[in-house]
Amino acid sequence: MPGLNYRRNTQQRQVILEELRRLRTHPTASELYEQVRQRLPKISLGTVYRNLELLNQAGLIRKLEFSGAEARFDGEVTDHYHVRCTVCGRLQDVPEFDTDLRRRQIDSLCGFEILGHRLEFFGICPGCRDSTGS
Amino acid sequence: MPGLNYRRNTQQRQVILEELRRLRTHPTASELYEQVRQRLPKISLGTVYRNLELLNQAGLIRKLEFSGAEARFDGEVTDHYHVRCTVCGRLQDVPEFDTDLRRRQIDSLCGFEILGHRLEFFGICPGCRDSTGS
DNA sequence: GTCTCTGCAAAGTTTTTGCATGCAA
DNA sequence: TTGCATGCAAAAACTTTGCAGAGAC
Repeated sequence: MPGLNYRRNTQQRQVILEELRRLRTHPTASELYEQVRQRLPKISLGTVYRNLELLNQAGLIRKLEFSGAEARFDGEVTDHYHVRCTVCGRLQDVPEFDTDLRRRQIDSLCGFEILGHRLEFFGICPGCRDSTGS
Repeated sequence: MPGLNYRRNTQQRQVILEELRRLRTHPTASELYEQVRQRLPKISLGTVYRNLELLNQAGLIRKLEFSGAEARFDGEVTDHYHVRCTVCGRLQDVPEFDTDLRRRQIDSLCGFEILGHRLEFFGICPGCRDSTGS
């Protein structure tokens, strides 16, 4: 799957990738759009969507579709996991968490040729636990 | 989180739950709607969405938001994992796959109170690998 | 009888797409 | 120059919501 599916290195594409890598917030497409717009005021949301899709297919970024209705994107493509708060929806990295999944080589499963895996924990974040008024 | 957030056991709610449990296909809301409509022709898609949300909050079903733009639902709530084909989008269960995550008790991580986790593998399904014309 | 839940339809949100133009190679 | 990629705007796709009436308890 990783293989270039685009031909030109446009400024838009570069800035989208740079800003996504710089942010550590797993932004949605619109959040990233707002960020990118500070450098390229004329860019359109459609272009952001198109490029995120291409960059994801090329394996340069990760599309995190498991955190709610709106997709989130991650510029960090090395293996790492996430925790999501079921109350406020906040999503953050789990640094240095080790599982046997990382050590085990899994090439096939159920007849599928396995390319990778995603692991997400869910629970209640410190902030939401403190304000247990809700 | 599991705790009844609804008061009445309507026929709609029951049929939605029954059909979701019967299907093993991880249907989308509309797919389930079509199924349920065979038994309750007058039901509306809005009702399906409302009930899936309530049943998910009550812990009776699982909402799988990680398989594409459209959410999918699973009537099986016991711990099990999924494989998704990156080519055709097909999503299926991984039966009897064992990880240390299942054996390890994880109560907290990054300050979060951990309620559970989701694990999804992705790769290429047998069908899509055979037809490598694409 | 009360009050939650439904059906319907409209609105909201997120994502995709058509087309003329711009720009990287 | 060539044709891929962009900006714009409209459309599509998915989900939520307001309201009057129906039905569970």
